[in-house]
Amino acid sequence: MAAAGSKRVPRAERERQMLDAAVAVFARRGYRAASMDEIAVAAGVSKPLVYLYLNSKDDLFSACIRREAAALIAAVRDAVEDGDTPEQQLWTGLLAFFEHTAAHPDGWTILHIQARTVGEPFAAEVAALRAEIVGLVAGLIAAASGSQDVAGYAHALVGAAESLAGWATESPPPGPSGKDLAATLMNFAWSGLSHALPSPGRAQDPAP
Amino acid sequence: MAAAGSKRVPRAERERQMLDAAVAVFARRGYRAASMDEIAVAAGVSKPLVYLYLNSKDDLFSACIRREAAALIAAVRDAVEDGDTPEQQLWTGLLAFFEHTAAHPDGWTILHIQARTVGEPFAAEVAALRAEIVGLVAGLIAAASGSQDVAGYAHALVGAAESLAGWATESPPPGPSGKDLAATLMNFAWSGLSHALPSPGRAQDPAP
Amino acid sequence: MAAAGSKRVPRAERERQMLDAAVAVFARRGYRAASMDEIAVAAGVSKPLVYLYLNSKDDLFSACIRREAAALIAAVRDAVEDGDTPEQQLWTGLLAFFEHTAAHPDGWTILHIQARTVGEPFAAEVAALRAEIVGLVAGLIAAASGSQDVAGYAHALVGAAESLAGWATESPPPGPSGKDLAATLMNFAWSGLSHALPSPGRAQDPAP
Amino acid sequence: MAAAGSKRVPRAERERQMLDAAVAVFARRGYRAASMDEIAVAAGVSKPLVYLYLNSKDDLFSACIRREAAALIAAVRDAVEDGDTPEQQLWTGLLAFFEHTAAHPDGWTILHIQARTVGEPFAAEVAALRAEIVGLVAGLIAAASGSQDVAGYAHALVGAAESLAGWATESPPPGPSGKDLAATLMNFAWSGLSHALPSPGRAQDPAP
DNA sequence: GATGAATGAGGATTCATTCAT
DNA sequence: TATGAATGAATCCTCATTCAT
Repeated sequence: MAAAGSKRVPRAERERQMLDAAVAVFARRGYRAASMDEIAVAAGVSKPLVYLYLNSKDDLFSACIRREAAALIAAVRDAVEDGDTPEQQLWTGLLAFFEHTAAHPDGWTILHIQARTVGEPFAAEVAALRAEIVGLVAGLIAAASGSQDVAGYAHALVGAAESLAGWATESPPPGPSGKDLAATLMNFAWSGLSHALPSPGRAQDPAP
Repeated sequence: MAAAGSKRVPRAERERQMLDAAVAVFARRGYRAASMDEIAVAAGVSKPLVYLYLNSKDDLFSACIRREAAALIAAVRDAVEDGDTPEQQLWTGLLAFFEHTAAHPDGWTILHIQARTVGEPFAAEVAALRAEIVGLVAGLIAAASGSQDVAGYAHALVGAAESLAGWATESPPPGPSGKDLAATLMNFAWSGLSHALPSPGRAQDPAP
Repeated sequence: MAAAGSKRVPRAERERQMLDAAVAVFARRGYRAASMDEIAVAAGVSKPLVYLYLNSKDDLFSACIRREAAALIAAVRDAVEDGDTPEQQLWTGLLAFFEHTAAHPDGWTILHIQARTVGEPFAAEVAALRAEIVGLVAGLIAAASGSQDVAGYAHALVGAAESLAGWATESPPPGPSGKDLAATLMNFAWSGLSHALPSPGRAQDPAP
Repeated sequence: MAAAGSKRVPRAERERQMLDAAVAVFARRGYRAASMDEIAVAAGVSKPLVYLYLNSKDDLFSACIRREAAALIAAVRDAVEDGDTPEQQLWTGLLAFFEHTAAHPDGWTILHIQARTVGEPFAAEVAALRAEIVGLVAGLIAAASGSQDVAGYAHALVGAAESLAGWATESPPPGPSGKDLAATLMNFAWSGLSHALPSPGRAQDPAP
C-alpha cells in the first residue's frame, strides 16, 4: 500500500510493488471503482509505467488474481502431507487456508469477493479454481466416509470455510486463530452440532 | 428484463418495473458497471423518469437491496412457526431460504455478491442483515444444544447455506431442489460427516 | 467553423453543425491530429453530445467522407445531361467538378488528401470512389475515340483534374475560374499541347 | 523494415537504417499514427538511439522527406541531358520519374501523400518542391510551344504524372512499366486523345 | 556507441445527472 | 406523467521525450 518511491528499480521488483498496490486497491474498491491513477500512486510510480509493465487494467487484475490464487494454493498444498489420512489432510489444509487468508486478507478479498463481480474472464477463472477445491474436498470426504454422493457436503464444507475466513478477517484484531477456526469446522463437519456441542473434548487436533 | 413500454402507467407499477430491471442489470453487471442508460432501456422508460422516481443510482441500488432483502427475510419468517423446536425452525427456515433464492437468483446475487463490492453504505447494510441472520441461527443452535459458544458454528452454517444456494443457482436446470439442499445441510450440521454418511436414513425431514 | 451556440437545437440540425465543424477541422489538421475537443468547440457543443450523435471519431470521419463524397458526386451527376455527346458530358462534368471543389475546398481536401492517410476503411472507401470516377471517364473517352485501351488516359485525365483543382484552391482569391480550368483541361486532353498552344483562342466552351 | 540488430554499427550506417525504417513506417501509417516505438523496433535499435541521432520525430520526418525528395530529384536530373530538345527532356524526365517512384513506393507515398497532411513545415517544404517541378515543366512546355500562358498545362501534366505513378504503384505486380506510362503521358500531352488513340481522325475539336 | 527505466501531457470515450418542454 | 437535448467530470490509455548507466 505504501509507496517505495526509490528511483531506478529493476523491473521485477517494480512489478511486485505494482501488484502489491493493485491488490490492495482492488480489494478496497473493487475492479471497476479502482482507478489506475490510484494504483499508480499507491505503487509510487507514474501511470505509464504501470501500463508499460502490466499492459492494461484487465491484465493487471488478471495478474493479481493469478498471483493470489497461486499463493493460496501453494500455501495449502505445501501444508498437506500426501501420506496422511483424509481427515488429517483436511485438517492441515484448513489450517493452512485459514492462516493464509488471515495473513493476506486483501488477496482473499480479491479472490472471494471482487473477482466474482467482473465479467466472464475473471469470474470464470476464479470459479474454476473454486470448483477444483470443491472437487478436492469431495475426494477427501469420499475417502473418509466411503460414500459417493458427497458433492453437497463438499460445497457445504467449502462455504463454511469461506464464511469462517471472512468472519476472522472482519473480527477485531485478536480474533479467532487459524487453529480455532479449523477446529470449529472439523468439529462441525465431522461430528455435527448434536454431538460436538453437548459433549466437548473431542476433535481439537486430529493429529494427536 | 423486457420492457413493458405502455404509456401512462401508475407510479407504483412503474417503480416496480424499474426495480425489476435494475435488479436484473445490477445482478448481471455489478453496481459500477451497470449504467443508468441500460437500466432505463431495460425498464422501458426514459432516463429522466428513473431519476424522477428513484432519485439517483445510489438510491436505486439501495432500493433494490432493501426490496430483495425484505423479500428474502419475509419468505423465511413466514415459513418459520414460532412454536416449533429449534431444529424444526432451522429446517423450515433453510427450506424457505433455498426455495426463495432459487426462485429469485438475481435478488440473491445482488445481496450476496454485488452489494459487497461497493463501498461502505451498501456493504454495511448487507453485512448488518447477514449478522442478524447469523445471530438468529446462533440462537437456534444454542437453544438446541445448550452450549453458549456457538458463534463459529453459526458462521459455518450460514456460509454452508450460502454456498449451497450458489451451487444450486449455477447447476444446470434440474439441479438440487430446496429440499435436497436443506436435507444435506441439516444432515451435515446435525450429525456430521462421520455419522451421516456411513449410515444414511436419518434426518431427511426432522418433522416426521 | 463558427459555432452556432443556440441551445436546444433539434438533432438533425445539430448533426449538420457538427459535420460542418468536423469537415473544417479534419481538413485543416488531418484525421489523427484533429481532436474531438477542437471539433466540439468548433461546433459549439460539448464533447459528449458529439459522441451521442456521431458515436466515435471513426464514425464521425466516416460520416464526413460520405457526406462530402455524396455532395461531389451529386454536383457532377446533376450537371451532366444523359443525351449529350461524350465530349459534352466530359465538359459539363469537369465544369461541375471544378466549381464544386472550389466552393467546398474543405470537403475536397478531406476526400483528396486526408482520407488517404488513414488506415484501410477510409482509404479504401475513397479509393473505390475514385476508381468509379476513373471508370466513368474511361467510358467517355472510349465512346469518344472508339479505342478500348484507355485506362492510362483516364488516370491521366483524372489526375490532371485533381491537380488543377488543387491549383485553383491554393491560388490567391481571383484564381482561375471553373471555366478556365475545364477549358484548359479539355484542350489539353483533346488536342494535346502541340496543337493547342500555338493557336490560342479556340475551345473555350464547346457549347456555343 | 527488418531489423539488422548487429551491435556497434558506424553512425552513418545506423542513420541509414533508421531512415529506411522511418520511411517505411511513415508511409504505412502516416506521420501522426507512426510511433517512435514502432520505428525504433523496425530499425532494430532502442528509442534513445533514434533520438540521439535524429533528434525528434519532426526532425526524423523532415530527414525522410529531404532524403526522398533529393533522391527523386537526383534520379530525374541525372536522366535529363541538357542539350536535348524540350520534348526529349520531358520524355527522359518522365521516364526517370516513373521508374524511380516504382522502385521507391514508400518514398513516393511520403512525398505525395503523407507530407501533405501534416501542418505547415512539411506541407510547405513539399509544396515548394512540387512548385519547382511545375515551374520546370512549364519552362519545357513554353520552350516547346512558344506560348507563355502554360501554368495550367504544367499543373495538368504534373497531376497526370502523379496519378499515373499512383496507378502503377497500386496495380498488381506486372503493372504498366515506366516506359508505358511515359509513352501514355507523352502521347496524351503532345497529341491529345484525338491523335493518340488508335483510331484517329475524330474529335480534334471539342466544339463540334 | 547503446539502452533499460521512467514520466508529463494529452486524447478518446463514458457516465451520472439535469433542463426545458 | 414523461422525454429529447445537453454537459461536467472522470477514466483508460498512448506517446514523444529524457535520464542514468
